[in-house]
Amino acid sequence: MTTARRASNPRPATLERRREILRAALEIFGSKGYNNGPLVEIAEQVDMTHAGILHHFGSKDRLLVEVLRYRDEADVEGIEGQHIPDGTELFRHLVRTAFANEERPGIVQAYAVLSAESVTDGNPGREYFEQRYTQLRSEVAQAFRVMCEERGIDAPATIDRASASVLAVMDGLQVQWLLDRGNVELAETSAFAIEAIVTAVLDPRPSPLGPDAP
Amino acid sequence: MTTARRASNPRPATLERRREILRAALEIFGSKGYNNGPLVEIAEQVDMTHAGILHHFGSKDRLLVEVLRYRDEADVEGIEGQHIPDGTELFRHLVRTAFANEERPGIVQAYAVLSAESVTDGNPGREYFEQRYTQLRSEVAQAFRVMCEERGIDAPATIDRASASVLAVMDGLQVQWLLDRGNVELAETSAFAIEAIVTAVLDPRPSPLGPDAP
DNA sequence: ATTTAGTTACTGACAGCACAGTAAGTTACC
DNA sequence: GGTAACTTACTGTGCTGTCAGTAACTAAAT
Repeated sequence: MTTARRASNPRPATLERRREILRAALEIFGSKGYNNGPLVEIAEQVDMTHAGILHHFGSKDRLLVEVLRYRDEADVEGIEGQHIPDGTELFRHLVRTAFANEERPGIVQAYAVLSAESVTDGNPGREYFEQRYTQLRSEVAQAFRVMCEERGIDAPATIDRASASVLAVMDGLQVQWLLDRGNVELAETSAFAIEAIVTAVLDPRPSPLGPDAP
Repeated sequence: MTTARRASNPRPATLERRREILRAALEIFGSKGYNNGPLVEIAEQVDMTHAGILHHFGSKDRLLVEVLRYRDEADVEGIEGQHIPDGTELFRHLVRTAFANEERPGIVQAYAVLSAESVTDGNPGREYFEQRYTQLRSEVAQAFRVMCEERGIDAPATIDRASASVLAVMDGLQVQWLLDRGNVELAETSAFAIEAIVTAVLDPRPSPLGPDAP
């Protein structure tokens, strides 16, 4: 089949070269979207022809998937000691991430654009994002459970909803922030919302909107 | 110049025809994205050639802008009596919208995809979404102020952040829901998060995450 | 009421580019 | 000398936009 470069021995410099390509691809896909981001532009950013890129990654689809995976790895390496923070620490970590993100709009945009694009027909990134959100939700849920335990309260049924909500605010704020950086404070707003949601889980109060309203 | 059809008299049936096109365009753009959604597909859905569509809208860019505007109008007409709900009623309205959205994934997807796509370079929908969010944020902020007044409390500084947060959760949840409908409850989760945020505004409590953490 | 003139709503054909992918050849490593 | 890392050159397709033409409608003139 077309499966070239399987086991074989890539040259030492090659790995770094591929990483360059992945970085460039993330930048282009981030700023122009996947469908609208041509291989040629990625190529010229690493001083290559687009055929060279296809040599390394086989197809544009596969390139996207690898870009996504690569970012994940890079992020994980960023976390000291590799350990997933637990309980309170995870939420603090999320807030810190929001602060850090204000310094890297490129990456923020890449995730915002690519995650939304992934829900479209036949998008090669869909599976990645599906799994990513599932994983993240469960990590957040776990943090909630730990916090409940620490406080000696039973884990409420709202945990799953809260977990999805926490991720949702962060993502949604990113879009608003990208559209209007002058008027949206990404980090502070994320912190506010996360605190609101965590509070609602740990210490629920009656709805200010009256009885449930479907 | 190319500015034909200026003042003159469009045929009576034409308006309805254009609306058909706008509906079809929303569907295609929604399911495949703007860049990835070809005119031909929109055309065949209304039994026309793509040239016919360009006759009506001039360019694909302009079609997108009109699609967005059209949805807005359609939504506004949907609200009984045209009045913008105030105070508590606005939040109840948002929750109801979330419930309603569960029955129309197409529209939800269109907004999710197009709003994120709009932050990319040169996207013709950008201005629309910029204005839309600005407007929505100010409506939500106004509702907060009304609620504060009703309760005889001073409007806190958190209102702007809360407003952005409310919209952000709703949007972010939509993406997660579109990716994994089996595991994300769009409406209930929106309700939960909105209540959490409203509560945090009206009746703030110390952060469960400890002192502010930048 | 019918012609006339003009406009609108298209179709069909095509220009023309942009893009992903392929195949064959070239260089340089190991 | 074999294979990895390319380039050049090319193919084929997909897509937006243009253009000329046509049929149907509308308005005014006769």
